[in-house]
Amino acid sequence: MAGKKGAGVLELAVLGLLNGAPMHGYELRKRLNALLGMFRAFSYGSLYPCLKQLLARGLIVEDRPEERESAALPLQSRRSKIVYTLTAEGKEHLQELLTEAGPASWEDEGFGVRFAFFSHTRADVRLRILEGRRSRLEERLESVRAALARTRERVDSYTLELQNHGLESVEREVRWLNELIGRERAEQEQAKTTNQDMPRDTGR
Amino acid sequence: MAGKKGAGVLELAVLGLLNGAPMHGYELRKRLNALLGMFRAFSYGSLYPCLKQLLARGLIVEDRPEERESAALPLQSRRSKIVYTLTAEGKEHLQELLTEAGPASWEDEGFGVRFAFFSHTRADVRLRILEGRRSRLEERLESVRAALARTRERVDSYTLELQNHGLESVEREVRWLNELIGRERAEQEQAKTTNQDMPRDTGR
DNA sequence: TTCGTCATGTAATGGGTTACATGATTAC
DNA sequence: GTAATCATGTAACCCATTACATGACGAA
Repeated sequence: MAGKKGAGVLELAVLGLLNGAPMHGYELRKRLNALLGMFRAFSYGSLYPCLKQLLARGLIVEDRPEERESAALPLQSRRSKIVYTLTAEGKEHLQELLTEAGPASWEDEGFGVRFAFFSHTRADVRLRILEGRRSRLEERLESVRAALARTRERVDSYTLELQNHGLESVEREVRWLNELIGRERAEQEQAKTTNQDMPRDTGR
Repeated sequence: MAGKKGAGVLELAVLGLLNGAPMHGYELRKRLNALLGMFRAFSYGSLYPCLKQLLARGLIVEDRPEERESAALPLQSRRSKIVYTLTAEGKEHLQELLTEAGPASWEDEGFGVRFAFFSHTRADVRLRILEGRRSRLEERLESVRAALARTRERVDSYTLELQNHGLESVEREVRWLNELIGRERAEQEQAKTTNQDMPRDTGR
């Protein structure tokens, strides 16, 4: 459990959430599953080890209420909650994770998590992530369509049904991405023209 | 690598494909990725160990061309291809896998694979799988909608965008399932009335 | 006082990937 | 003869899960 490096969707998600506000583990999981419930659900069995390991790497710090034992808050929450806060190193690492492509097998799951934290992501990185996702989906579409054309008429109706449903779903997501990319580009254009009074080309 | 029990989507997929026709590993993977390319892609690093293990469990048998060495087919395919064939036990196990629910974490990935082999699946099992999938999706919809209602107006526009896209995708799949379930029911009704001249209840 | 939920954790296991290593066959 | 693809395999590791275990707290 948690050997050495341990990047992963969960790590990204935890850092991303903690970037918003300090939290304890239990709440973290709730928010996670509310945020990403459509795509996946994490369990405590993976969350707590992950937190432990992030702690060991100095990316987050913990605040255990017992440690300030003499503080004397007799009523109101003498809890064993452990609140985690993102450190500067953690923020740095989060940006790296958001930016990096990741080892290809995630890409799929990673996209949803990255997207969820777009409001904390640089505009150019956002655009790159969206375009990366789109081109991956388009590759997949092309290869599946090719496979479908090769074996046409030799597949049963259920297989065909599945292929078509899949194809349509992916096409739908591509259209969605196109819209988002369009919006992002428009915003960037707008920002560019408002940031400089003279809207002339700067290089490219 | 391939410890003891080793059920999994891959095993199901391999048995399912082999149920159609005997094949060697390489082709198996190609077909797999053509069939399920929309959802996932398996690698040789998992396929071959899986085959080995299925072999050890007696669910498939291999045909190594070297073993019939004196057969003397000088021209035409003196290959090192190893063709695997499903055994009777394998077919039995396949039916079990198609029928069983599986340990909840698959359900998601398992559905696509199960669906891909619907033409080899009993009609009542098909219906159960479709309805199971639908009710799981509906549960998810409900919980996500609840979470969305709880935190409404406190989430940024990107998160909202993601939630909505996810919601719509799942809703779309539910509609698809509804249509399929309708068709299945209609076929069952038709089969029932054609199989027996007198359409009276037989027990259940 | 018991029950549900909040809250934190550990051990064993699981199913799959990446990266590597090798060789045969086909096409040019 | 050499490059691409077909074909088979192994070792190391990865990320997360299930199942279990524990305990505090609030409400009935």
